[in-house]
Amino acid sequence: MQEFFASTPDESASRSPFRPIALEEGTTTQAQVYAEFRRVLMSGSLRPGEELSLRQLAATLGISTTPIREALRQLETEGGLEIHGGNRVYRVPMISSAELAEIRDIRIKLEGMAAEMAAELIRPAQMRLVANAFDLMRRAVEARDADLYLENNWRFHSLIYQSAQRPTLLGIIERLWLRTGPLVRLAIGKAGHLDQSMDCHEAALRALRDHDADAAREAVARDIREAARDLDGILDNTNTKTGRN
Amino acid sequence: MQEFFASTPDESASRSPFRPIALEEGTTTQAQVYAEFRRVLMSGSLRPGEELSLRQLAATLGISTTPIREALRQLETEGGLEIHGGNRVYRVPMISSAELAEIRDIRIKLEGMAAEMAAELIRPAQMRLVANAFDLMRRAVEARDADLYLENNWRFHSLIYQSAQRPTLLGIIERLWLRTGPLVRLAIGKAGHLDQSMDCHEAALRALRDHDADAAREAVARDIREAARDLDGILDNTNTKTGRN
DNA sequence: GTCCGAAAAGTGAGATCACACTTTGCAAGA
DNA sequence: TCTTGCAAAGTGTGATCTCACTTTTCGGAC
Repeated sequence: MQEFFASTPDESASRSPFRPIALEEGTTTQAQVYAEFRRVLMSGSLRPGEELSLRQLAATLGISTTPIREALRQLETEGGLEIHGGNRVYRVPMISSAELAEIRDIRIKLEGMAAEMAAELIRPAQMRLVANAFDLMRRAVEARDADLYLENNWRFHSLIYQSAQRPTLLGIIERLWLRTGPLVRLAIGKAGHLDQSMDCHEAALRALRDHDADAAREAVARDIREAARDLDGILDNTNTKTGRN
Repeated sequence: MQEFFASTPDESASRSPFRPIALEEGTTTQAQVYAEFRRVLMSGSLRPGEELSLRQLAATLGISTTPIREALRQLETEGGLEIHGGNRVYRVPMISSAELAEIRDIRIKLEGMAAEMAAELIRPAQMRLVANAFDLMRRAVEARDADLYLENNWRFHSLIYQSAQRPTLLGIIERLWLRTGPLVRLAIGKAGHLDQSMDCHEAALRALRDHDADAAREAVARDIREAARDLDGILDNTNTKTGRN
């Protein structure tokens, strides 16, 4: 199972660096491009090291480079992309072990805080959406569908944090996922990672149902801690592979 | 004293919306504009409600609108600016009472964390810089120099958080100051605010000297808590004055 | 004196182009 | 066959222009 998840995204992603956006007519283009890239980064559809070219994207999306440039610069500001090398091309950044540890600590603090509040505030309608995302994740694991898993992994967490009703807090958490998201695709290749993670998700789901703030915080914290540990072992290999200069 | 601080910035700021940037030759323009606006926002040199025009700034700085637009959009992403009204003009956002409370809680958590680490890690050379910023703040209070105070208030906190050696954490804190910075100028008009705040600063300075992590966290937390309380009383007035639509 | 409406001025957004720079690729020479 | 060097292609950046839209202004009608 792990081998499946580990191999497929690498191949498909390197071939099509970016799945075309369905541009709705009438609305602003720049905001759409930004929102779409943000979503794609957070859910882990782009691999670390992947490069993005303004002209290439402009041709794909059928718009000029201007709005794309602005969108990518915004994401660069948030750490979701970086400008790389003497050629100064945009790419998805790799992460250092130190930075991973730092983000882990912040995430435990902030996502833990959000989970606590969510446990107290969540209402049945939202609870059903969370449960639905959980079911889809479990189905994705069974069907060995990496894309489906990643999409609903982000959706699961996002729905929980939304319930805390703290937009600024949610914004910061999203910004951290922007940095961490691309790594999840690497993590799910690690043996046992998915089982561990789904354990945490199930515990979080139960805690939310029981409105148990402490349990919710702990479940989220454990998920983050274990994922960081799994990633730490992978980082050395990929850092040399996609090596920064 | 408070009256002085409260009145002058309002008048001067409305006349010259943005003090010209000294553009260094040879380096990238967009990055400079972004960095300068970021600094100006964090230190509180721009007032909430103040409007910024691309063409006007372009004329002032002697460059085209393109890099300015990108810089302002970046700041909009971070919440430091907003697009306002049907005319869609950039301006410094006002803050709601709910958002202020939210940011207060996050700041206490994150800046408290950074202060703890700083207390353990800070070295004599950095300690001298912090003490220097503190002295300048005290001198600014005596001389009733709002600009000098604001500049060194941000510098004081920034130097402390830098000592924690957590770049990502520092980035998030800066982003919160981007949102909060413009309000400090309003807060220092409140009677007793400066004395309260300088008390906290002195306590923080002492805690850092003693490498007392708990005391450092508490000093910073108290500063944030009291500033938020002072601001809360002012918000209702200014919200109706600069009112959002 | 007041009010209405059209013209003028001002706003950001997106397309296009010239520029400086780096990387790539290929051909000529050793 | 290998190396060297130059041209071609590719990169992001900033300037300029047009467009759609909103706000302001000011003159004429009532």
